Amino acid sequence: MPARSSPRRRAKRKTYHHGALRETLVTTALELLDAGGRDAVNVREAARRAGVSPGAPFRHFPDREALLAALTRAIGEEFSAFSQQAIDGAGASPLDQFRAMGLAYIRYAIAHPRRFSLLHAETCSDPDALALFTRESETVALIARAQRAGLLRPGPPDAVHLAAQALTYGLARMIVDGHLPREGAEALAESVLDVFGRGIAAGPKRAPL
Amino acid sequence: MPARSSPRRRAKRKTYHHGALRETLVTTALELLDAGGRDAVNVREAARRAGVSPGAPFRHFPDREALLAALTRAIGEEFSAFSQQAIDGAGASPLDQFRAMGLAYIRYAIAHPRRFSLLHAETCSDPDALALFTRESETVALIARAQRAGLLRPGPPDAVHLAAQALTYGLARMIVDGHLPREGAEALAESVLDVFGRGIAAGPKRAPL
DNA sequence: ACCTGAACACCGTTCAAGT
DNA sequence: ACCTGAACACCGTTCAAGT
Repeated sequence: MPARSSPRRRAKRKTYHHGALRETLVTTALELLDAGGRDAVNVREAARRAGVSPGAPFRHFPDREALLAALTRAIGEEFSAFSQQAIDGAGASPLDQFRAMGLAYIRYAIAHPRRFSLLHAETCSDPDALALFTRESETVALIARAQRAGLLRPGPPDAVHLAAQALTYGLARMIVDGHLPREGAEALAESVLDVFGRGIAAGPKRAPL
Repeated sequence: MPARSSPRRRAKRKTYHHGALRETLVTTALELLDAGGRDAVNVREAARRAGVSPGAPFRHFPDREALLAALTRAIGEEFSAFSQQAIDGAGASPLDQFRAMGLAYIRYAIAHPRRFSLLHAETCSDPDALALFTRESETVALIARAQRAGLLRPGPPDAVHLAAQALTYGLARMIVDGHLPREGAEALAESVLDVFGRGIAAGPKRAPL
């Protein structure tokens, strides 16, 4: 980004062309989302912050829904990169990778609750964003590998996947929705993931809960 | 409700007093919610359907948020009665009751996805509605009884409760948010609950997943 | 090709005035 | 005590006109 003279925002432009309005609107929408949730993502305000007239955004998005969809997609990509990083840093054991993915899910929800919310609320209308988010094929592959390695009990990988994802999703949602005390939520989540892990893990003896 | 002459809605009233406006507004808000989700719950439209002027609702609710909170509370009570019924009909075994509660959760989410959504999104701002919804004390008691009866492995009941609730909540949410195919969702949910149940159940041998 | 700015319909909310 | 109806500020969206 090139350096500019002091007042970054609302500086009167000399041209009628913004240059990267679409991008800027998505960035601004993200600010509004983080500050006030989905309801606060407001086309007029986004235009104002971009230093542009109220009608301008509609040249790039047919309506507010479309702006929200673009925002959702950006967030989906961000999350995807974040969780990929967690998996890469988790070592070779599929069980560890599995756990790392669940934790990444929950950490993201704690760090960016409104993004997490939007991602899921809006996801029906943007299947691509959903695919980025659930990472279904990766997870099922992880489970199958863990089973072959004798780390998990045998059984249909997609059922295990669904159970694991529901558990993780539920935990994350509970944190986002305020059902869980905010502090210590991550530690709590870890222990719940472990309860589940011990439940599906193979092994000669059952540890107590 | 007393019988009335034919045109139920928008009939011109002869008095300036509605009589039960508050109640009517909540009922109407529920219709709007079911038809179009949270965004469609609209004070002016509710007033219109109640046959009342745009300002009238504000004599009963300080603002739109308050109307939504009242709606949330009504839904919380409805759900509470629904799940109580499921538990009562489940027989004496705590494990069966436990399972019945989870299923009730999911059935409600399938039958009334927008109510379910609102209940959880709005729940932070109305702790009483939340208490009606999570039924925490009942569930923890159920788990403790199941452990005493030798049906569940020993362990802290509140951790098991949290895991179970997260799983159930996650499943319900996935259905509501459209992550799961709508048809067959209930059967799918049942099998996931069973996977979890076998994971935490006590028993001499482990069944395969 | 991209943006302006006035316009329209609609919403949340307020408030003096009615009954 | 409860409701009316006009008013205000604000939003999504459109569109002829500007550059």
